[in-house]
Amino acid sequence: MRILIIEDEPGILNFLRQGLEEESYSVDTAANGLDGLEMALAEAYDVVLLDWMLPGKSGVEVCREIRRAGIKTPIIFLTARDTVQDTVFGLQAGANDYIKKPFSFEELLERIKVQLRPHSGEQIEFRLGPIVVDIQSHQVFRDSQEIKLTQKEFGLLEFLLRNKGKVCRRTRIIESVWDIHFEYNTGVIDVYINSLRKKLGLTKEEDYIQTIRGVGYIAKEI
Amino acid sequence: MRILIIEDEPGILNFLRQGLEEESYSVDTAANGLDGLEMALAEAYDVVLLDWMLPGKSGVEVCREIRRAGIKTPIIFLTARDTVQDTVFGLQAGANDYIKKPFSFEELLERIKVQLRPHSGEQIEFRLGPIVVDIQSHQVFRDSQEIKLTQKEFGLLEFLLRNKGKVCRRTRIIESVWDIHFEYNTGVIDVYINSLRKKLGLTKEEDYIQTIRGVGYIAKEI
DNA sequence: TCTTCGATGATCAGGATTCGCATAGGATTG
DNA sequence: CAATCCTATGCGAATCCTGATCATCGAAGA
Repeated sequence: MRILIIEDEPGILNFLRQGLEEESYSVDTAANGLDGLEMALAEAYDVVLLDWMLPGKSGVEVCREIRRAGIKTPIIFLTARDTVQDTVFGLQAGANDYIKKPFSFEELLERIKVQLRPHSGEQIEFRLGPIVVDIQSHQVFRDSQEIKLTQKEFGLLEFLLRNKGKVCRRTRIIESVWDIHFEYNTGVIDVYINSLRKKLGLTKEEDYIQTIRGVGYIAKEI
Repeated sequence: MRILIIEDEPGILNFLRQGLEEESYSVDTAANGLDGLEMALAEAYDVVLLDWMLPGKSGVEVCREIRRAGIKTPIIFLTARDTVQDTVFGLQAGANDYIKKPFSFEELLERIKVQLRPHSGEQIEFRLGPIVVDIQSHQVFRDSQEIKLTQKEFGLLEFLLRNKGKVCRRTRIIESVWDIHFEYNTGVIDVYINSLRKKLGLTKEEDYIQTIRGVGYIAKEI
């Protein structure tokens, strides 16, 4: 499980990082709103911990923009403020929960777990034509027949489905699925797209994964 | 600025309409979800205010369908409910903000302004008559029918639209789209303009892309 | 005002180029 | 050692550009 912490005070940041890493979460951090926003947009996190007061771009702004980008990762605000007004404001900006400082680490852990719990609203199953993808159990079915995918194949398919109906640029794919953030000049994506199409049994007539020449790929209903 | 209000209670509806018209917004209204949806799909609004509870088609459904049609107009939910669950649910359906009743008119105005703020999230959608261009996802629609463009065709169209209403000189086009910074002596632009007009289905009467003889081209509403 | 003519843009066809597909095989990981 | 991941390569097709020809516009002169 990957957690992004956006917090400017180094003390709190390190405290959180250590504690969460001990709980075997994978932690990334950002010390200001702009960096944090970029990371949240570029990577797929499971939870974002977001400080209310940040230099540059405020926490609420960051939150709002993450939501505007269509990213549904649970966001928990960390804040010293403690008024009803602010709570409402934060939640309206798209946050899922709200913890006031000082908080106990136990409480934070608990709230993170609540967000990670596959609650009703969260979509954990994607469909694409006859194909059903269960993110949580990491299984893929076609006509109730299971299809075994490798890690990377699954990651690629998941990314395409999370952006279903939108064109996924190669750079975005390589960033999100392969975690490569510099110039890439490889044909890996093609290889895996090919392998996906083969395993999923997609044909020319059933091209649920279409290629956009010069740009990338798109998963969509026909 | 045009605002669409979808709300079934006449009291609230009139209250909103009056207030917003006093602020010199142009207001259209719908009293149920189905009418509202149709209007949202037919016209280009800058903001949609959407009641959560509607007779016939619920607010969430309307929201979802507006997004499904590829329309990115900001949507603000008006609702009596006030739980975290609902907030998340509404935002997942594609809404941009969420106000709980009773709300102060001041607050609503403020939130509308936030949504109208142009630089937030960068403008990624252009319209030209019946044509909608989504820069981010690299897609072009005419009457919600997708039109497949090649890399260069898309680049040219994007450039024209970023300068919509302004004449684009050939040298500027060749610089921006083809990255050629010296003297050009080719007819590529003409070829691609031709191909664009053909693919977009533009006729003599519907010349959203006009030729300025001796200078260049211009994309504009007729 | 009309005609003519040169220049500019439109259209088309074809060859050059780029890009993605498929496959094989080597590298890596566990 | 086996599954997975990545690189390399040749092939075929989509795309891009060029150049030639046809249509159109607009200005100059009758």
